[in-house]
Amino acid sequence: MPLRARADESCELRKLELFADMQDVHFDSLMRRAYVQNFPPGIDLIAEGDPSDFLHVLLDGGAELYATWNGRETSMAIVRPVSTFILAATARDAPYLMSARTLQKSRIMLLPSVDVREIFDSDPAFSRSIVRELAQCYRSVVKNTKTLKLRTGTERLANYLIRQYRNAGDAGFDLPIEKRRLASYLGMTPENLSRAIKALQPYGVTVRGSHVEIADDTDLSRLAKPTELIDDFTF
Amino acid sequence: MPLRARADESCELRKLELFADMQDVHFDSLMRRAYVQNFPPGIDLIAEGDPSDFLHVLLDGGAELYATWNGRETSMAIVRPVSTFILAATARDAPYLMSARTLQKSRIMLLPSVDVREIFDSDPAFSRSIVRELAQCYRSVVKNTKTLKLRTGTERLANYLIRQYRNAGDAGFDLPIEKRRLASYLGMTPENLSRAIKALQPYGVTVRGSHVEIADDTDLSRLAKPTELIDDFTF
DNA sequence: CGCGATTCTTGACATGGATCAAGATGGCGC
DNA sequence: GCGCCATCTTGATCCATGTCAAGAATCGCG
Repeated sequence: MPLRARADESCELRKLELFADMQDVHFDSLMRRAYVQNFPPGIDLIAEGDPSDFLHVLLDGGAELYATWNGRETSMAIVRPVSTFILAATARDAPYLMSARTLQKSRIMLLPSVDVREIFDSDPAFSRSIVRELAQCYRSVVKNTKTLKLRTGTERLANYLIRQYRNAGDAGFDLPIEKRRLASYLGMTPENLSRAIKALQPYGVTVRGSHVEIADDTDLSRLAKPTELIDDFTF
Repeated sequence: MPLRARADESCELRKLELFADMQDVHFDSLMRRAYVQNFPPGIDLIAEGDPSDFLHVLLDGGAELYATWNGRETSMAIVRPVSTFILAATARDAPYLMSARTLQKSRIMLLPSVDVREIFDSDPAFSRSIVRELAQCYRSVVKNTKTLKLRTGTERLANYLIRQYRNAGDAGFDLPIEKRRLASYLGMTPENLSRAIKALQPYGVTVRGSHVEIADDTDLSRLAKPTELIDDFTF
């Protein structure tokens, strides 16, 4: 059952770069037309090809963007709160290129795309924020293409682990998603992810279940060769 | 030797969606600070990692965007006139993620990034155009990722050929770039591109040199399974 | 807690694609 | 038009990765 946005949810949204600079009157009118809905895990939120009726904002939980073709499926991105997804489709009033499903119990805000576009036409600060956001998204996908085309599976895993490791701060962290999804995201099969993990053991990587320990960053980095021009994006 | 933009060059630019709607005064001021330069083939225009000092506009010729890592190189996109490239880096004032080189003798307009950003802050119509352009770019890269992760090399080639075929209109067309670059763009080696071409012969594809003939679109389409959600982008 | 379903791992094998090497083709400048 | 150089093709081989199958570990749920 869709519900109106609560005040605290609006506040959280307002902190996002995308909505921080827009005029109060526009933000309020957007919030008045927004819905908030709770979903259980594993629910399909949108399907590729559908018209982009709503800009989605993940308030809580987790979601996966994925794509399919000819019976095959691949994980394109993982969305963590608080962030929007499918902004480009909304901006262009074009069909979704990716499907989305919840990974956990999730709270999602739905902003009607027509309202977003209307306000983006009349609020220069908002359209500037959208530019920054879209440019960011674009650069993330380019980086992802670079890792896919220039690195082997094991190298992609190594760099992924280093990113997680540096985000976490100290020695150990947990994989934020199931291994089969991670494998798909990294462009390999679950079987090959298992083998790639083993191949990284000599570099000080220990994985037990979803817990990862990295003994020494420098050893792994010699293999992974992370660079700001590919690896500085989150997730 | 950099030259000021000529009037006819400005006119051509003005026809681009990106610059069509901006205010005259802003467009004129952008043109006054623009340079036009001619380059021979094979010249490096920008290198990944460099600060994005200029928004580039290809007026004539052809350019390749490519990326490197650890001694490997891959072709990311081919730019045809008249179009801009590296808009996202300019928008975010961030380093280039890709390098660019000329493929043919090319005429290129250089718009100082600071000026582009300044005008994008003060001209709502321009920033709306940038939103549309960036959303388009984003969607192109997402489509490219989908084809890379969901299709085999031969399938990618088949869909590429169908796109070219439908752009050209009738039976025959010429490959717009060397095969080795096409191979890299499609994510394979030149050797494998040769073999993939042979594998498509039974589907009515004939390639002699750079000339391609496709006997019957339907036969090839049964293999390629093109879809608007991956294949409608140009190049 | 225990059972069933899913996910994960491992091994054996198949295959797509890369690499290496050599020869054919083609474009370009003299 | 000839010769040179780069590109392209082809075949042989190798390697990375996908597939299939079976067993182990894990998770969710009653």
